[in-house]
Amino acid sequence: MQPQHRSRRAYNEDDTSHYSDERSPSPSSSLTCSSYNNPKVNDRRESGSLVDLSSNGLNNYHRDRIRYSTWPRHRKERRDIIQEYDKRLGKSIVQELGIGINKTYRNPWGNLSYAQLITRAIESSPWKRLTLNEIYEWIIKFVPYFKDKIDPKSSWGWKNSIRHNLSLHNQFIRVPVVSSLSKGPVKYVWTINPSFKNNSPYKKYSLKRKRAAAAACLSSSTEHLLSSSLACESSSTNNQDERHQPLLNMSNYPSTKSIRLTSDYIHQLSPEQNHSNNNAKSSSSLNQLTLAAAAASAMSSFSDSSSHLQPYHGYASATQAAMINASLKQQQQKLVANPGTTNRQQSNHIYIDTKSSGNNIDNTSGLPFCFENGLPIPKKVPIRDRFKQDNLQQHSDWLLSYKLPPTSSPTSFTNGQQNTHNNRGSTKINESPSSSSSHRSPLNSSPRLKSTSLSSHPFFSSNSYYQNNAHSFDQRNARITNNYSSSTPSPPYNNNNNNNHSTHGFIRPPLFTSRINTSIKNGQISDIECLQKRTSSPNLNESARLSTLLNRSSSTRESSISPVEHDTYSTHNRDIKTQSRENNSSFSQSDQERFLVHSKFWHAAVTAANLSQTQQQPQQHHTSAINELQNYINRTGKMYLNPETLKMLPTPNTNNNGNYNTAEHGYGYKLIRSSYPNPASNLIPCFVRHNPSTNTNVLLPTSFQNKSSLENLNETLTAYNNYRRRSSGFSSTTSHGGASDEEVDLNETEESPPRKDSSTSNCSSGYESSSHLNHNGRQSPTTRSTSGSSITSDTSSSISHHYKTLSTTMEQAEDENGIATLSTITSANGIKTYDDERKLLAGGYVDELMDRIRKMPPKKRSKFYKMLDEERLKDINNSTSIRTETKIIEENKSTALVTISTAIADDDEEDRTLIEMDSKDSQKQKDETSEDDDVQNDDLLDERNYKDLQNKTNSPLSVLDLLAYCKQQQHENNNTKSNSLSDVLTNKLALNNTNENHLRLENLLLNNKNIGIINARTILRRMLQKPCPSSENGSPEPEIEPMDDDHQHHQQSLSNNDSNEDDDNDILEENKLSSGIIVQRSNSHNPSDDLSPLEFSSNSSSPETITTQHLNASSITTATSLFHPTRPSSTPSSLSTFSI
DNA sequence: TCTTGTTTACATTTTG
DNA sequence: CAAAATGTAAACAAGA
Repeated sequence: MQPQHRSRRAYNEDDTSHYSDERSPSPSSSLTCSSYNNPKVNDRRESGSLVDLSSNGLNNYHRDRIRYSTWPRHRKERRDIIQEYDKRLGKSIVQELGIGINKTYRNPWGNLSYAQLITRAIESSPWKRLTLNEIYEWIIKFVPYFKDKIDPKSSWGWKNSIRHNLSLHNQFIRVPVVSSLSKGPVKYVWTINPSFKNNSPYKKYSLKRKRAAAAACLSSSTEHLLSSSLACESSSTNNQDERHQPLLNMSNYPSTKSIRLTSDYIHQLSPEQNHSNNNAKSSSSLNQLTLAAAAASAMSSFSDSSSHLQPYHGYASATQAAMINASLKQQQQKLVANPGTTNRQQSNHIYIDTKSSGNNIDNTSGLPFCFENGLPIPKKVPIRDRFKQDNLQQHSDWLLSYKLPPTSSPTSFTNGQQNTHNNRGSTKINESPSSSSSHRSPLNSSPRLKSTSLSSHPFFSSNSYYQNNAHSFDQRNARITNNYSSSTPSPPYNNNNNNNHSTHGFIRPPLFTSRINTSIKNGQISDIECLQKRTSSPNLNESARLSTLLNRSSSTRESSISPVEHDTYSTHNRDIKTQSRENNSSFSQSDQERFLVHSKFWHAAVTAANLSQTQQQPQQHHTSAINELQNYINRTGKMYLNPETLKMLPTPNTNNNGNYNTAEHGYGYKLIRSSYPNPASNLIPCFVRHNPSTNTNVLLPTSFQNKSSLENLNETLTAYNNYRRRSSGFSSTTSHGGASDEEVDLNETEESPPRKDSSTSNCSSGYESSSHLNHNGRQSPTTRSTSGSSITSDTSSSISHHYKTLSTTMEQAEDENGIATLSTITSANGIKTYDDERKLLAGGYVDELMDRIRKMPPKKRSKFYKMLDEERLKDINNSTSIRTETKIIEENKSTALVTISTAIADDDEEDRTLIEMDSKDSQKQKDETSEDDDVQNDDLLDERNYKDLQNKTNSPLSVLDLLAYCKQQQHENNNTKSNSLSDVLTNKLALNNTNENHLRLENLLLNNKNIGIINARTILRRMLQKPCPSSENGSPEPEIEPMDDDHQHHQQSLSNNDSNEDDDNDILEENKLSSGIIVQRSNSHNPSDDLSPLEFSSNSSSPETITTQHLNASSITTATSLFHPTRPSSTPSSLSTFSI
């Protein structure tokens, strides 16, 4: 067993098969090499996966589908493919490690920690899951430092660390892979808990101990699900009380059947827990806790009925639910029978015994369960969602009725936490000062561990805090609780202690760290700054909502803020903060206290409320969105900024007046309208750069300039509303093709703002994400869409909800990361430096945008492609008029206005497209059509042009750079083509040659001396335009160079075209197949030959694998992401792909 | 006996 | 500076 030997011989077919059979029982997780090759292994091992939804019928389709698959047309040796993949992956890893770039490394192997290595390994695997040994192999293979650390003597240390990290980090979870329903688990694989992926708001809490987290999870679930029953059942000791302290991020699940089901089993486990409560050291009980917690988390995570719409969610049949139930029962029985024997820690395990697949549950309502990658995926409700819908009113009520708990010393706070959990850690902590501190230095012993383990744990601090709140809420200041542990936690909305599980949809205050909690608890306003620093970026929309709630105190069940408001908070963020500190007095103490409770959002709410109070006069009297916009401009003296554009701006540097410090930046932004086709005015607000120093204003169209500001605003807002209306698809998919356009008028728009939906998230998410214009406190009517056909409406509504969720998640992620993430993409090694200003100027960087596109889920991507096709068609049709317009504008002024003359894709068609994609027939249709030709390939950015240009310049390419370059190439290669879309587009390209970076490219760029209107959607559209077909065929293909840092791994798939273009096209085609249906390769017919990674993926989701539609999509995603190993395309981060 | 997994302990570095 | 993160070692246990 020499890992090196094995890994090197993994490419050998014979050895590989042997190795896979003998050594690696893992079916699919073998990283890059071994498991690709032997379909038999995959079939046999993976066939009976846990996901058993054969009734779906999709698998049959796939099985048949592969027969007429023609891929690969030009067969390539899989060895080459795999080697190429590994080569690129290795380069990527080396780059990530910082080898060769930095002089000093954090670790001997580079700058990645063990946890990061593990994460990288798992995410590089096709199925995002690896066994321990495979993780070893991956590290040995791709991390140079470990290449020779393979003998047991030298490898013990780092392997031990690997195992330690796997166990320690809650980020990694171990899930079983079941070979078939008749067999038990054949192995366990390690995977990434999706809740901790990427931009999950809970990621920051991932590095605490699993045990504590799991126990907290259980306590949370227990309290939430069985709050009253458990309370009655258990003797109300301190331990018991604290054991069931709530946990925020595991608690916010609506009450559904699955939760209740889970709660039942937790309830069954609870007597065991209670018995062992006094026996604090019983690890078996803890294991029970953790086991139940894990199961509860897994199951409760799917309680949301709409969660299945998320790409990584799927449904498991009732069989799986029964399996889980039986598993839990067995575990419980096992522990009850011999509690002392099962001491093995299991906190990371979710046991699912496939043998006992009882059928206690009706098949019609199978539990929503996800096994996309072999694990159930908990659903984390974004914080923003907690304030939406039904929860909003409840939460606001709770917030308003809350009484700040009496101030107590932080010491009692922490002391009360020490008894929170009955695990060994806590008990040891309690004992440590006296008994177990002998071998520890006095300085380091108990305080450190105490705080680290429990008191400062976000879970516990939050719990304690919340508990305190709840207690105060219940008792109404009846008693002062210095000892929080003695209070019985009670959810605010369950304070009546009934057994109604369906009412636990309340919201908890978001998490805080202990320090922040302490500050809050003391109620010191002077701590505002500290809180602001230590919390994640405030959710501005939430603050606005809260302010709305508080100021109006009316029954605004679904209040939301207008884009203007959103913009206000965005741009005035800093000023608001300072304002809040200054105007504390104007904000009553009780209100402050209420907000303090609100933890994360409290300061945002305070600031929002302050802002509303101080600026109430203009806001109160507004009667229309136009007035509001006008008020905003009058109030701030700023132009309305497109939130979407705002994202692309560098962090706004505001002076004391709240205006942009144009002197510092040298430019400002002005509202302008572009030429988005619109039946009413063909206008839409857009933003252009404006340099006040040189007064080189982007020149507005004459009509715009001559009008009064109010007229402009009116017109602009109308256009904006129309645009939103157009973008609000799914409202009624039947025959409202032109209806929405005709319906456009301002009043109606104000009263019934368009809904957010897929188009919102796709095309201009930032634009509409801040929701409706309705600002009058009225309830937004949602009856607009009632006229559609019911079936279609249902479908569309569900899809709309889906995309809304996605958008919300995306926004949440963006909120977490703030502007910095959006404005700079610098790799760890810092190869590339992105100039924000230039990025804005030049339309964003190509690789960034490409990266976003690549991370799109297949469905989204296909939808996007389709939209592009339509847009392109319209563009071509309208090219003549477009040119005329541009020409006119250029004649007016020396600096030409860049006219974005893109026809917005008909959202109705998009709606239909998306809906059709849900049907198998259309999927098949799409599949066939996409297979037969390479039409879709036109949509892809020409990678060679990109690389070619990038080789000539050291700076990251902007979209406009590339387009200009492509334009030039096209001009060189094909002088005759002047009617092409790219020509039309590039004629309108705006390039500011004053930029230094542009000067570097001067010889490559066009002579345009324009100023660009940066609209993200347009950028995307432009970017995906194939610059020139002739250039693609005629231009020599550049060599593959290792991509720069962060986008190397993202571009691996596209980079494959160097050796075999057709293969690349195929892969790309498959990646963007409309419905996400992968073109399954006939593995059964080609059992051992010509297997490819894609084949492997499809193979793993073999016909025997029972899968739902969603799971099917997940498998496709996995297959797609095989060449994008860094992150799965269905992760929340990918949701940001359509933020543009 | 080996692999896998959990947990504790502790020193050091990084982070906020 | 405190807390968190990280690396390392090691004890321990279950299971193959």
